[in-house]
Amino acid sequence: MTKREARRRVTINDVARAADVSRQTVSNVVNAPEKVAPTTLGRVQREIDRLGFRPSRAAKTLKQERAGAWGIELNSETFGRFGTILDTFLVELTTRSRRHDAHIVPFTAHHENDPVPAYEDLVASRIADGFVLTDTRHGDPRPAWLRDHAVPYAAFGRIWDDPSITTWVDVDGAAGVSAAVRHLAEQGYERIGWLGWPGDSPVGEDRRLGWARTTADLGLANADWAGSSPQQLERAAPSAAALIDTIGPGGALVCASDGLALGAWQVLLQRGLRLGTDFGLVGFDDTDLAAAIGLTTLRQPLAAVADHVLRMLGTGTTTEADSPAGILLPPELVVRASSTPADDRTTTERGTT
Amino acid sequence: MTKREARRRVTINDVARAADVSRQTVSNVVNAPEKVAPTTLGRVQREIDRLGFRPSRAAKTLKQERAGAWGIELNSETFGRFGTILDTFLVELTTRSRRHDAHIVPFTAHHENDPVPAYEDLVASRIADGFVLTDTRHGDPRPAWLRDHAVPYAAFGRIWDDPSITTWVDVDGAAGVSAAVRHLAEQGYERIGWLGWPGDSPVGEDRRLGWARTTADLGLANADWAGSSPQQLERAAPSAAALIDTIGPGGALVCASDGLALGAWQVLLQRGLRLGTDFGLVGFDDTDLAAAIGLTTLRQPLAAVADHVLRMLGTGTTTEADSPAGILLPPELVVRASSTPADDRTTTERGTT
DNA sequence: ACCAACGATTTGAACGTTCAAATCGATACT
DNA sequence: AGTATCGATTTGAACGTTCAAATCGTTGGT
Repeated sequence: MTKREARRRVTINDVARAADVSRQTVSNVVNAPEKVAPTTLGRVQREIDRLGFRPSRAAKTLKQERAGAWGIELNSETFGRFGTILDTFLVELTTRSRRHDAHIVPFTAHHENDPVPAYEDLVASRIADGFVLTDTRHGDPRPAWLRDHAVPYAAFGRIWDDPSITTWVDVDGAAGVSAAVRHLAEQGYERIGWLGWPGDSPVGEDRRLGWARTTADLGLANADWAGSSPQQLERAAPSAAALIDTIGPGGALVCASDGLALGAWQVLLQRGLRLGTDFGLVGFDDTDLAAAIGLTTLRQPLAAVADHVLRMLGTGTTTEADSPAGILLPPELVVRASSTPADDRTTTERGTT
Repeated sequence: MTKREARRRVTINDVARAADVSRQTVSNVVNAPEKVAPTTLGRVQREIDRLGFRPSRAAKTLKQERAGAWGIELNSETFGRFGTILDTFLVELTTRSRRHDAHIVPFTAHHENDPVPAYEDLVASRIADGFVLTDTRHGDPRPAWLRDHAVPYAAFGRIWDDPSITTWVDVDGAAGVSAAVRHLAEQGYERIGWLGWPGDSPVGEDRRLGWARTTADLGLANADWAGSSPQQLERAAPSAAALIDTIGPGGALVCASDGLALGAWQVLLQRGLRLGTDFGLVGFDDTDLAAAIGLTTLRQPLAAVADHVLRMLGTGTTTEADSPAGILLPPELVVRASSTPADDRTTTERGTT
């Protein structure tokens, strides 16, 4: 380990001097190697490696007037909480940002009820070039503000208010739930119910429609098998109990989230019904909880979402509409014991689309 | 909303010209207001507000040779997973970093088995000035590398290998479990068991010691009441079942994590034992799951941890040992129904230290 | 009346890179 | 032979800030 006290950082000029070329040539070797003659390229590259030169991001940012970073707002309501997948999304985004020669800058809102100043701050001080939006919702002030200030962004989640905005990627909840219903029907469950969230959350409604349509297609629809409950377990259990009793053994329940499925799971345990064997259960999001209790669930393709988001940001597809709408990706059905009747039960996980 | 197409960013010179002072005075107004005469201060400040001037972080970074950012490695093994609190920690860290005029830069390892190059990368390109370490473990190569390269860092988690390093903050698991045991004893539970992780995880051992010591102090110790199990529920349930059957109704179980407690909870449901009333249960980490099932648990003081970590980084207390050891903070016991016998059961949460 | 000391402000230079334009030499075209 | 073209490389300038040193005007001491 070479230790030199307070050694100066290696700059582009050091390399230029060592390789006997100009700074610009070194810059080209790093950023546009095709412009450099092969002989020179090799020599300069060798010096870069030998000296351990790495361009200063700050200098590059200053000159180019681009930070090479995307901001993402962390909301303590939805981040780091059970049943949300934003944590995993952030990891995927972070991992993939490197290939785009960019960094991810997390931040939180300055004020409880107004997210915009935090966005403004990052743009004004040129710390982020644009943003990854999550938790898009009706009445969201952010897309309008970003558009008005010509700040690039891409959203994980549909921009519900403005169909003209196409820079979003989302997961097709309806398609996922539909796949779950078909899977349950194939496994022989006869009555397939739905446990969703109350209110008119667009995400919840999207997923519920997948259930409603597919059960109708299969000739299974029954309004009595649909219920809703808040995420809190003490309230989910009673709703789930009512549904489970109505549907009865041999039936199954698809839930809008793994958290709701946990409520149903509790009821099955209390009723002495064996998971999968006596009653089918499917959740949504593939949280660790699902793996823990052997719950069949729908896994969101977060890596793919992150890829698309970064591509949209990288190509600056903000104002231009290159596709007629955003991108909708299907989730993956992860089959576990909770949707496998005893006869052909298997302990190994398998995934299908 | 003033819209000017492709408007130039407002720089320090624009303000200087508008306020009829030099750039340096504007700089002083922003960074060292006490050096500026009150009259001038007001005038310049007014122009700053009027023009909407915000210093460019890149220019500042370039000149000062400090990025004003701390890196944090996101490890998909431990981040975004059930039972870990790193997600919440990141939110706290991000929120608090603003007061320190710094940003948090998340990143992931470049190679599966060697985290160092990713750290090297951020330092070499001057994107981060130092790091927040998490998941510190035996044989961790990072502290040594950082020390050798004089890179500042502070850890959330003890540096187990090297007692001479004091730039860490950790949560006192033993003290937390001890508080839980005392609480259970006060509530009248007579036999108090322990469900931990297998192997010699230092974190798990720390927590187990809290149980062992405190039960001994209270004259309750019994080796038969301690068991261990991996986090996976299908394996946790049998271990928990054996313990619960040994301890019997009227007893209680403290678990090394909320995940393990979930395994015990499942067993209680299957046995028809009422949570809290017939059998006490305490988890660790206060995940959303704990709130969902009414589980008493130990909440880590993540905001305080984040504060200390940032302070250590900010004051550059890396090499210097200003305190004889790192900082150990006690977790907070969050009492819920699972440790409250029926007679005085209350539905509202309360927290005690 | 001189000069030291001080507070407030300004000036010069530098941080490390990339853009745009200029230069240089060799090759190809008329 | 003259010149346009092209590829490879170099040069000048700029991005926006802060550090260190210089300047200016006042005040106070002798």
